[in-house]
Amino acid sequence: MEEDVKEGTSDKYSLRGRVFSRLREDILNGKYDEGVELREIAIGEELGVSRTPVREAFRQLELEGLIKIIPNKGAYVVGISDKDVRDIYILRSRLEGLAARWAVDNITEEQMEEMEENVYLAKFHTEKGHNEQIFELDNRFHELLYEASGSKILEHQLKDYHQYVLRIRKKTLASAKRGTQSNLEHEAILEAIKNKNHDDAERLAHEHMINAYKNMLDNGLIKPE
Amino acid sequence: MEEDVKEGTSDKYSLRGRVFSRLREDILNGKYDEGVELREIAIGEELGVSRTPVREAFRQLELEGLIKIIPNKGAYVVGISDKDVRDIYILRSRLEGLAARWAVDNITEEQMEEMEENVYLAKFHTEKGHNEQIFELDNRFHELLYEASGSKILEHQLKDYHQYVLRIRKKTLASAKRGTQSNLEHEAILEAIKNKNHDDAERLAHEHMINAYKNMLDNGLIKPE
DNA sequence: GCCTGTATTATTGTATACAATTGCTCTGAC
DNA sequence: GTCAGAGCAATTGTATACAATAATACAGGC
Repeated sequence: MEEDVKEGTSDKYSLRGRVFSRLREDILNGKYDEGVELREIAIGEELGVSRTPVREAFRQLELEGLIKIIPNKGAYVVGISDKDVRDIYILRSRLEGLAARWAVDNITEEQMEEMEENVYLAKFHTEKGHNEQIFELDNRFHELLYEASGSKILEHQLKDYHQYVLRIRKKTLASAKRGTQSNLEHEAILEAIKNKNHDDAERLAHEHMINAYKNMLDNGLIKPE
Repeated sequence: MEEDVKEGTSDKYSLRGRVFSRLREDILNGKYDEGVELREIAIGEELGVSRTPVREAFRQLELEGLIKIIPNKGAYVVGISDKDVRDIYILRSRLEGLAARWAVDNITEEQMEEMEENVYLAKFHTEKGHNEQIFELDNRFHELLYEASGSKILEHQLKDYHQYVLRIRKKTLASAKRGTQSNLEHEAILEAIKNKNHDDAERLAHEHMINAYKNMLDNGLIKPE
């Protein structure tokens, strides 16, 4: 998997950036269970760095909500509950709809071209069952949508949520059926944006999230409310 | 004004927490203009601490989007543009609507009582023209709404935005007319929640944000698109 | 005059040393 | 046996020392 998905907030060439990316990935991938205490020295030794960059990475992870730091005590991994996932998908359904609506007016030529290429390529990899590529293309499609919205605030927010549910999304797309369906939905969103149809774009992006959420429910990846 | 509005992410009794809160407040209050370079040593000397807590605070501020750190170069203040404010109000209009809808089912007895007291008290202070109290009560009303939504994710998000536009909100409420109107809108939202009317609650909270936004436009606090 | 390369300086990045706090264990009184 | 308190060990909080990087100024060649 790629290492540094959220560029701009962590330079991957500094020790701190590497610690941050690594811990983030490890937490999202479930290496550390909920409630586990992360010790600065232990993490530092594992990654071959001193406490300083580890501490700085901790502060960032806390603000992302991935760990909770209790002063003078320690840093503890915060899990993502099924309720959190549900909430995020509801929020995403509304905000991605807004992003698609705004993208109609703000998408650039380059973004449109990359989005078309993305959908085209995804069709190929879905047929071949290349899960890793499907995952990456899905990631990129959504990031493109966020960037195309023309709103730094909305983009930042949606990228956050997108990363947050990374673990569960990976499982979801592994199902071939959802992969195909998801790609068709991407294509429909792209068409609506191309046709300058604000309402369709918003509605389709909204439904796309709801469908992704329902798929998780159907496959038992999360429990219903 | 209160100092540490965002509890849970910064303990105000550590040096780092104090640096974080202080810089956050200074940036939001406009002490540092957009693009200003913040030097670790200078900030440290100003607050009487070493570089270590300053650096940690910087990392957090970057993640909040208040400063931008360029590796090996420096930390630069990121301003809040009129467009950012506009975007946030659009997002808030949608998310506060959602919060109000969810609050119908999740608000506790205590929260409901505090909300009623809040609206009642605000009426008094509005008549008297007590701007500081009006501001605090408005703050609290919205935080209560977020907490009552029963979603940590949504609550966290809305509190962030709420803080982010702190500076401009203070100016807005200072106008007596808006203060009165705002309080009437709070009362209407409260009634809808009490009557278990999901649609009304969402619609009214949505409109409340749109009205606040329009008021800022009318008073020339931000430029239109 | 202008370009280029080098030396200098200022600033950030990292490691380490020291201080403060917490939690635990052991002891002893009852 | 249980509880309270002292002392110890482990961990975090902060300061400082050192390393690496980037910007600047300046000298020399053309």
